Amino acid sequence: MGQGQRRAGQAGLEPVRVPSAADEVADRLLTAIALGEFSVGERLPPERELAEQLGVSRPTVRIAVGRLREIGCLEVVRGRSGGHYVRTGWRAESADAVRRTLMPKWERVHTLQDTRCLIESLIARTAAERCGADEAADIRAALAAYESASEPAEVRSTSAGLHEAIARAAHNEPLAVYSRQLLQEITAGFPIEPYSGNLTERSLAEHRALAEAVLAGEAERAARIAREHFTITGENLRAILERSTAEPDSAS
Amino acid sequence: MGQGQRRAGQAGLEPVRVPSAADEVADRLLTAIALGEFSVGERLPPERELAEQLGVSRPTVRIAVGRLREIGCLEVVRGRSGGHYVRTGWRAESADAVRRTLMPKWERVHTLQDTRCLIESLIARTAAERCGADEAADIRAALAAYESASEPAEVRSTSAGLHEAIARAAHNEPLAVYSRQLLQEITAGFPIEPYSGNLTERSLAEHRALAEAVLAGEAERAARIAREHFTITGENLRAILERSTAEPDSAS
DNA sequence: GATAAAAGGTAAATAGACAAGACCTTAAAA
DNA sequence: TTTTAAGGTCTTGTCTATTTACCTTTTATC
Repeated sequence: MGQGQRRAGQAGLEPVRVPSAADEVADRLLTAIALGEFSVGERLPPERELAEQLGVSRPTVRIAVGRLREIGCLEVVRGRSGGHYVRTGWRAESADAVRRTLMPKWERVHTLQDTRCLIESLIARTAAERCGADEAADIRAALAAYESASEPAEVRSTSAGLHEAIARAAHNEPLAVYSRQLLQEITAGFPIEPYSGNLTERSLAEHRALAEAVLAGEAERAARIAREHFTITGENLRAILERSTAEPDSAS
Repeated sequence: MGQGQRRAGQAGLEPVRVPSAADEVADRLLTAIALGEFSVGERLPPERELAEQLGVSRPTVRIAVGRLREIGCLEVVRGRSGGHYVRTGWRAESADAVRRTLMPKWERVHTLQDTRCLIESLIARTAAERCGADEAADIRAALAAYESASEPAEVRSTSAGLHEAIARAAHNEPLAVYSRQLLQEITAGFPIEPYSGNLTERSLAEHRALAEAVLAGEAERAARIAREHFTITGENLRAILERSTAEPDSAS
């Protein structure tokens, strides 16, 4: 290939894609679940509340939750004190859905993992350079919460909390938003545990090292640690997905 | 502030915003103009062609170009060999539109400038680390094109081309996409020349230094140069916008 | 046990956005 | 003068989302 290379028509004008309201709502919910704002077994707000909070109508919310239910990450209970619950173990039952959902995106997931490494590294570096007293307190608190977490769901939630605290310390909201988007698109909101087995303690050490580097203002070190950490996280996630798509029935 | 701080309702669920097809088309066109794919004085493809290329209907295209015309960045000519032309000097005449369009986004433009510095720095660093032979050839060609450019529009276009070549060398498409989005949202597609007056030669030197650092594989240096370069570009853009919004009538 | 309340489930009517297509107007090229 | 290529306007149909109402299920609670 030589130079320039403007493909896609005469002037980079590819077809537009307009997301529907239901798409947007489904993405939001998946992101919230991925970030641990709704833990496993927890109940989502009632449809009517969700509709009001999200500024959409209830049928739209229903389309979105219906989609999540098809994927298998929500369970519905009727009657008083019913609602939509985040399912606990769902991988085995919905391997088909996973394959249908993720297979077309396989290449993209790879690329996005790389992007996430780069972005999180940048966030860590910038946070180390800009972290103030308030943010430092936030990071320490988030680290303490993470280290005292025991259940898998809690680990996931507090881990996300720590990364968000670091992102806040970078003092740049769009970067934090982009980071969240990447997490959501990579995991597609599936409540897969990136930290399983013997990786747990390694993750713990890395989280602490990352937080300390940021707090100490050591930008280079923070960037390097973040890069390694998210590389490993990404490879682990890929392995899990590979397993779940390769052997749908023999899995756990 | 203490810790955690999840605002916006009980669980980070803010109202969704669904962009319309016309919004999307207007953004695309603004981006294309901002990137110099349509130079000043050039004619856009006919509405019917745009509609086909973008996969939308003609009325939708008309809403989009109508908006750009209101802003003042397009001029319409009727009859045979008519069409929509990118306007050359428009700032003075449309200061009102600029103010209406940009004032609400003032804070956000600030933030996005910062984001752009960080992202472009990351792109330069990564490009320096990953640049292969093909990409190096692309960068050299783009640099040569930039250095031989004379007209302002050509400078702008080739500058964008150089930055895109560097982004390609980073081997991460989402980052390049994000970079383009930032450029588009910051400038809102206005054909403002970021490189005006005595900044031109400085920009030229910086572009060359950046390209050389990337080609030499010096990641740190490339990152530093990119950061400074985009900081200056951003400040210059801000100054121009401030002028154009502060003194709508006395401006040139 | 009866009842009220709180949740999901369903459905019809309305509004708005978009697409498709026909047709008119303008002005330059032939 | 005629043709032609462009923008300008209008109508109609379709799809999506909102609104609103009502039904069904279950569980607290009296």
